[in-house]
Amino acid sequence: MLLPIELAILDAGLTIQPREGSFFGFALARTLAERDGSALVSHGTLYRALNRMDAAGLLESEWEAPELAEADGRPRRRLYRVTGAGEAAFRAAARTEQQRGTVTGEALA
Amino acid sequence: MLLPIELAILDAGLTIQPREGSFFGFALARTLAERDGSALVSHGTLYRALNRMDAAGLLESEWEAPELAEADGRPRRRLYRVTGAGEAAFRAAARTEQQRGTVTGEALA
DNA sequence: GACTTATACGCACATAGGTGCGTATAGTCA
DNA sequence: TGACTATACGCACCTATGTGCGTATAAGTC
Repeated sequence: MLLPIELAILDAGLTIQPREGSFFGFALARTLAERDGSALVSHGTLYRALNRMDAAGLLESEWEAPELAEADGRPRRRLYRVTGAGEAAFRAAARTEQQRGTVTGEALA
Repeated sequence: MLLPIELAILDAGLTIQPREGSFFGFALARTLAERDGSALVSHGTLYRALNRMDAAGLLESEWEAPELAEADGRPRRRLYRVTGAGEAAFRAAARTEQQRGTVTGEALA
């Protein structure tokens, strides 16, 4: 079963992905913090969840091109995309969880 | 004239450079902190000094290869080397400053 | 139902480079 | 010598990812 954090990551990821193509940990933390009013999820927990889901095949990832980070004068980002398996797992879990308000359901539209 | 920080950077840089080939800001901060007992120089001040000296031609710099940072699982480093002009400026300044104990003089050996 | 075990979590901190802002210090000029 | 200006400085914080450690919570076993 999907944990609440994993559900939230897939939810936010599937919302951002069609617009931006991919998403990364730090921005995701900001998004989740805004969504829940305050910083519900610590950075350590989020990055561990991302690695876990990457290893499990729910997400796929790659390092951003160094030139982009260099041009913006910031550290490199690790870019994530929700895989087919991730989306399937999300849709299955969201249907049962939506009534409890655990997810926004935004990505189900 | 060279500022104390700039003198310290050149001193440490010229000590490390023959061994390591180059040096970077974060390790330099550790070295200077150990040398003076405690953290005399804040990170912001150090990085600003490095940029200043880079622009002035006392140092030259390049970003580390992304693969190295990735293999070690850490952010990329900016690698600095003391230029000929930097070494000349250091030797000139160190001769007059050494009596006051401002530099270790290690790099003059 | 109690007892053990696995793991997800938050907190603190590390690694690396960098900016914004107010102050202190040094240098310049009248 | 006093006022005025430039800049170097420390402090706090930002961007981004990640680990170590102790705890809380859930799952599994007897």
